[in-house]
Amino acid sequence: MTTTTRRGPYAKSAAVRRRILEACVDAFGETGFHGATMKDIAKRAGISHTGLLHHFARKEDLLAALLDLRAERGARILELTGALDPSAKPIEALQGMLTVLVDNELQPGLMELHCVLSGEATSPEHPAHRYYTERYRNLRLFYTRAFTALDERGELRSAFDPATLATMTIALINGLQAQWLFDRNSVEIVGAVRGFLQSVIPAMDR
Amino acid sequence: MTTTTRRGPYAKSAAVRRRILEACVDAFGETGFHGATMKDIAKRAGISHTGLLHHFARKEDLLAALLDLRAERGARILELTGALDPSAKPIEALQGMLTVLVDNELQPGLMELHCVLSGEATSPEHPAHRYYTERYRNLRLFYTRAFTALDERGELRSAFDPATLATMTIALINGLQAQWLFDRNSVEIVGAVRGFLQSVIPAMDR
DNA sequence: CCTACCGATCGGTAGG
DNA sequence: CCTACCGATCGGTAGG
Repeated sequence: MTTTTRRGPYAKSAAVRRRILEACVDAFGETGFHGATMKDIAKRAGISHTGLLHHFARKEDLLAALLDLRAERGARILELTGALDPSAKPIEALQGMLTVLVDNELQPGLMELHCVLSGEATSPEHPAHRYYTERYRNLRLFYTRAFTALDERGELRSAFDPATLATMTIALINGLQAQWLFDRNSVEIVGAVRGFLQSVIPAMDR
Repeated sequence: MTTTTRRGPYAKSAAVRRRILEACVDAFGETGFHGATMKDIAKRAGISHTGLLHHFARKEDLLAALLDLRAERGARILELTGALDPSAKPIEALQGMLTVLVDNELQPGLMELHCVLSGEATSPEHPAHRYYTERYRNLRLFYTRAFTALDERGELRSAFDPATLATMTIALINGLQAQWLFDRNSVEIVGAVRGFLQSVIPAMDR
C-alpha cells in the first residue's frame, strides 16, 4: 500500500471534524449553546452549512462530541502528570491539578467555553446538564479522596472535613477563572489556589 | 381626586413592567439572554408579543432594566443590614453579605439568572458584559475595604493580602452557588463561606 | 395593547 | 454502495 501518498477518506474526515470542533470552542464559548448557530460554526470551520450537517446531524451532537473530547483530553493530562490516584499520591494529585490550571490560562477559549456552558447547563433541560452535574461530582470525589488521604496521614490542618474542602477548592477554582475572564490583571488564579491548598496542607510548601 | 378607585395608567404600567421583569428572571435564567425569546417572555408575563414590545422595544432593554432592578435591590438589602461601610464596620459588612447569601438560597431563580448571565457575559460583546465587569470590581472593592480595615486592627490572620482575600471570597461564593445549582444536597454555601471567613478572622466567631 | 405583517435567519433536508 | 461535500430551499420562527 502507498501509505505515504494516500491519506484515505478517514484521515481527511478526522481532520475536518477536528477543525469543526475547534470552531465550536469559539462559537459556543462566545454565545453559548443556545446563541451559537450551525451556519456560523460551518463558516468558522471553513466548510458549507450542509457539509457540517454531514458530519454532525444535530447541534446537540456537536456539543456532545466537543464535551467528549474535552473530558478525554482532561483525563489524559492528569494521567501524564501522574495525578490519577489521589488516594495513593494526594500531594502529587493536587499539584497535578495546579499544572492543569497553569495550562488552562494559556487557553482562555477553553476556560470561556466551560464558564459559558456550565452557566447555561444549570437548567435541567440543557444538553450539557448531565455532563456538568457528573463533572462536578467526579471532581468532588477526586479532591475528597486527596484530602481524606492527607487527613489520615495527619497532614491536614483545617476545621473543614475533606468533602467540604473538596467542594470549596473546586468553587474557588471556578470562581477565580470566572473573575479572571472579566479582568485578567486583577486575578491571579494559580497563586490563590496554591496558597489556599498550602494553608490547609503544611507539607505542600512548594 | 378619587385616588382610592382610580389607579391611573402609570400604576398599571408599573405593575405590568414588574410582571414582565419577573418573567425575564425565569426566561433568561433558563436559557440565557441568547436562548430566551421575546415571544416566550411575553407568554410568561401573560401579555402579547407586541404588548411586550410596547414596554420594551428591544431585548437588550429588557436585560438592562432587569439588571438595574437587581443592582438596586442588592444595594437596598445591604443598606438594611447596615453593611454599607466595610471600612468602618468590617465585621458587620461581612456578616451582612452572609445574610444576603442566606436570602439568595430562598430565591434559586435569581441565583440561576446570575450564574447563566455572568457566564454568557464573559464575551465582551454581550450586553451584560460591562455590568458584570463592574459588579465584580465593586465587590472586590467592598471586600478589600473590609479586609484592609480588619488588617489595620490586627484582626486578620492570613498569608494573603486583603485584595487577594477579597477576590478569593467572591470566587468561593460564586463557585459554591454554581455547584449548588447542580446538586443542592452536596453543597452547603453559607457554612463554607462563614467558615472560610472565620479561618482568617479570629474575631468573627459567631 | 392588538392584528397583520416585514426581511432575515433558524435548524434541518432535498437531489446530485 | 460508500465518502465528503455542494447549492438551493424546506416549513417555521426570530426580533422588530
